[in-house]
Amino acid sequence: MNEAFKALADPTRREILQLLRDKSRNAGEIAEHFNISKPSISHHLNLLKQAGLVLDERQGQHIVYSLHTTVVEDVIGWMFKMMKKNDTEEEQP
Amino acid sequence: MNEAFKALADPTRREILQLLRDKSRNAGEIAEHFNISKPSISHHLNLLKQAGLVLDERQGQHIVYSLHTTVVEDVIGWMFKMMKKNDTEEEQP
DNA sequence: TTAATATTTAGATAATTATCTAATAATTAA
DNA sequence: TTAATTATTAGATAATTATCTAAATATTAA
Repeated sequence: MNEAFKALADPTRREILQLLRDKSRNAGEIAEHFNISKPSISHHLNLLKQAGLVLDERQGQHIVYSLHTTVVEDVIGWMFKMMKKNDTEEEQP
Repeated sequence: MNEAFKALADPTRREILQLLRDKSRNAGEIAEHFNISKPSISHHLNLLKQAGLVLDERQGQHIVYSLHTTVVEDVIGWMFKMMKKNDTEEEQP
């Protein structure tokens, strides 16, 4: 999960994830949304992939990226634990 | 919220947050849990504070750090949006 | 097979960050 | 006020990361 947290630390990568929330897109379409070179976007996509936050699939000439939410659930789980008081006993209703 | 994501990217800082989940602790107590110099821990605590993830309060010679969960809620909100399909219409029951 | 298109990989560089030691500041007790 | 304790700030350095251009790879079309 460390890789996921690291991946989420970059604003460009978070924006990529938001783009993919609408629909899956190929690398070129993603790159178009940024004033950053294609190799740099490719690098970000690779980090997101390593972190398990996106999936990639070749479709002919294109490589289509899509959101993969399993790890996001793990991160949310970590966050929720952070919010809850660490009570050993259950609270009385 | 960018600062919060950046703060959460470091494993030492996440461990500090987990320590504070049990109870508030002063800087020295926090530093004891790590094989890292006190100034470095102080630096991490400062980043967590800047990110709004912890609060600090002087109590005599000590400075006591505690968890501040408001920003954690924001991050969780962002994550949840990431998980939900971006439907314009509500789903039919 | 050659050319065109889409994407990644390689290698370099600049910016950021984590860490250290030494010095400073704030509080308390003698 | 001086000494002891706690914690931070300053300044330096090493490691990591984001970015770029140029080159390589993979696919499709001519």
